[in-house]
Amino acid sequence: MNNEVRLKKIYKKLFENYGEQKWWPADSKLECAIGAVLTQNTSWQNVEKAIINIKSVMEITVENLSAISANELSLLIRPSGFYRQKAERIKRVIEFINTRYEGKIDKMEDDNILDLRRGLLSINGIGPETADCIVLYAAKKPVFVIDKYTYRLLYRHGFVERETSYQEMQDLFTDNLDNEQVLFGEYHALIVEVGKNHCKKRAACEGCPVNFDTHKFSFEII
DNA sequence: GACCAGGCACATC
DNA sequence: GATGTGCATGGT
Repeated sequence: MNNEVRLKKIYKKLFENYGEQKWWPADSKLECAIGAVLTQNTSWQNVEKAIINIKSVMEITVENLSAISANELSLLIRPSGFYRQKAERIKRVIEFINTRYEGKIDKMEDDNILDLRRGLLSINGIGPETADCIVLYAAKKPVFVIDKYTYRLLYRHGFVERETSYQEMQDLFTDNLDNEQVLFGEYHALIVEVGKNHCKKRAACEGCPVNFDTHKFSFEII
């Protein structure tokens, strides 16, 4: 079975098991972008606490986040961890929206997909995964997001070697699937869902410590 | 108390 | 280019 058939089969199976995810879990595009930074190497549970804290003192708008100092912001997002550098990173994203899109995040959608991605990657603290989350879920453009769960899925099922690159994994999806924003968004969301779901059960997973070499998902694919 | 979580940048060799 | 380290809170 070739990669195209296998990847499509995996999607079908995930969708049947978990249903439509309708990501990203946020009330607005800006909240999505902020969440993308906050979730860097952090559980979503902790990100939610940070977002609730921000919302408790202000509405999440470009204006409000421009006005607040990095130091004040850092105190609000403490539960997400790495809070000092994440506050700086969020401020840089806001600055990017201000200078490039006149403070209007909706204008990101008018930008060329590659230019937008390059622009985001030029921001200190925004790497490929964070940039792609923003491009896909905030700007609604078709790029495939690669994260740790995706890597595990691909590695465990023999699509890639242990040493691989973001680009290689991204190409695997984009070369074999229709170039559709909704599909890419759902697929990535489903991979995260099954990954998180399995991790909750890890204590009960005999001989399967959470480890890149042995981590398995809780259901059989193909 | 150890290990993990939806990364990224930077120092050093 | 590869390898190691700092960033930090909260759940299991």
